Amino acid sequence: MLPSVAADEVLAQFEALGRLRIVASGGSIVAEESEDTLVYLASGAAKLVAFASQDREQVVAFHFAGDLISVPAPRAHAYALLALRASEAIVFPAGELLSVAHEHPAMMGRIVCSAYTSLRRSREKSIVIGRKTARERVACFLISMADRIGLPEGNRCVLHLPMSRRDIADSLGLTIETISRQLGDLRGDGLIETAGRSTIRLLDLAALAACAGHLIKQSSQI
Amino acid sequence: MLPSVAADEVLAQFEALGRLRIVASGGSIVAEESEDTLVYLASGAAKLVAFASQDREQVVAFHFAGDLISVPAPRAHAYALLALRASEAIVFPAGELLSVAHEHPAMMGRIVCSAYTSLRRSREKSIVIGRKTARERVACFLISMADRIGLPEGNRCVLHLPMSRRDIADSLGLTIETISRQLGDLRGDGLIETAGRSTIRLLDLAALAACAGHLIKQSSQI
DNA sequence: CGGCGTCATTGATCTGCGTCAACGGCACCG
DNA sequence: CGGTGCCGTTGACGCAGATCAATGACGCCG
Repeated sequence: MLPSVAADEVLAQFEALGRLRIVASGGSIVAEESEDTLVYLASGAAKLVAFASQDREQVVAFHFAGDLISVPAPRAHAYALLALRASEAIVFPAGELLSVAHEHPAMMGRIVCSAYTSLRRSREKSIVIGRKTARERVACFLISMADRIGLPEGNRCVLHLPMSRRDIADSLGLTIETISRQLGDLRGDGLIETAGRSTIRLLDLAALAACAGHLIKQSSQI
Repeated sequence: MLPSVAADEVLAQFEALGRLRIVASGGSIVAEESEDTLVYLASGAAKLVAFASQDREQVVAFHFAGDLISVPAPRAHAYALLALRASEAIVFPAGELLSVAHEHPAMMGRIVCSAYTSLRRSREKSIVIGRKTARERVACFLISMADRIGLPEGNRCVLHLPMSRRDIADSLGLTIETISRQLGDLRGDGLIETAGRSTIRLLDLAALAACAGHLIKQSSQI
């Protein structure tokens, strides 16, 4: 939609506006802020979580290096951005960054682009958890991760997932047991291989997309 | 976050960029566009739907007069924006509107603001359909609608819903039967009254927010 | 105002996933 | 290199909500 490479350099110039935070794996990048916050994730990986009710935690989105992340102030639910691995982030008050960005078209373009990308992903997640079976959800998750952090390997793809089964479950509205069973089924059907806790090799992307209920194979552009 | 009244006037000036569409209830405002589209809904009400798999339709969002709506091009799923009642809309190709808006800060501000509002709502929906029981989902839906189209009536609130039970069900990831039963239960508990097919009176917003699992009563500010 | 079609409600039964429980294994640390 | 603890896997069972089915009523239009 808009070029982002040059704009990321522009964004780096704004470091003075925000706080640089270096966070260890499992640590909190943003939590309990009373105002909307924008976070530029320079390196690492993170999950945006919301506290739904009592002991239930919903993973709203996963984010990776280069992402510009909007963390809402508490309203109906409270949010936190947590590091999945050691990460570097620049944290901005949303209002300040937006008012400054008004003077810098490239910056504003980058912000709008990231907002629409997040919106599109959030909607896809709504579709997935609103109308799909456990198997479809897991397949959608794998394809989405392949699209974002997959290492191509011929017409296959290798994933090194930074998140635990619990994170996946909390993202898909399922339980860890169901995730485990579905991955087992997919392995039994020859669609994936697993190695260790975090490596998954996707053996047949087309078949996976089919059982995800996708119209077309997810494109790898932006 | 940003003033929107003046910006809506600015937006109206852009009519020449887009197509004005007057659509009857049940008609299609946008469907099968091959490019991302932005729609300014001048009057009426609409649902953004996605086709999940076979016969399953997911309502991604409800929109009302004054909303600026992003309709994505088909990717993993196909989207359509359908009128819930007679509506007037201005339909823009997203790329064109954004490039023009780069020259008009007020316009860009309005676009960013609407994008973040849609993102926040989409995330709330993910939380609701990912981690909540049927009763919580229905309570969340009622509170959300009260916030957007409710008519205050003392400390109560009256809703005239433009969408059918099927639309509500497809929005919450439930079935029409479950919606009906949950509304019946809420009526039995004295939290709501219903009159006709589309009128619901919320008798106790605080109790409803509690059973929605909300931290705080939803504020009515944009 | 009356007839008809669509939509909503209510009931009975079924099932996918959650819950509870026990086991297994990878990884980390001493 | 062996112990320990967390994380993941696997199995048994129960339940919330889906599905199937039938009735009821709202609202539209002649």
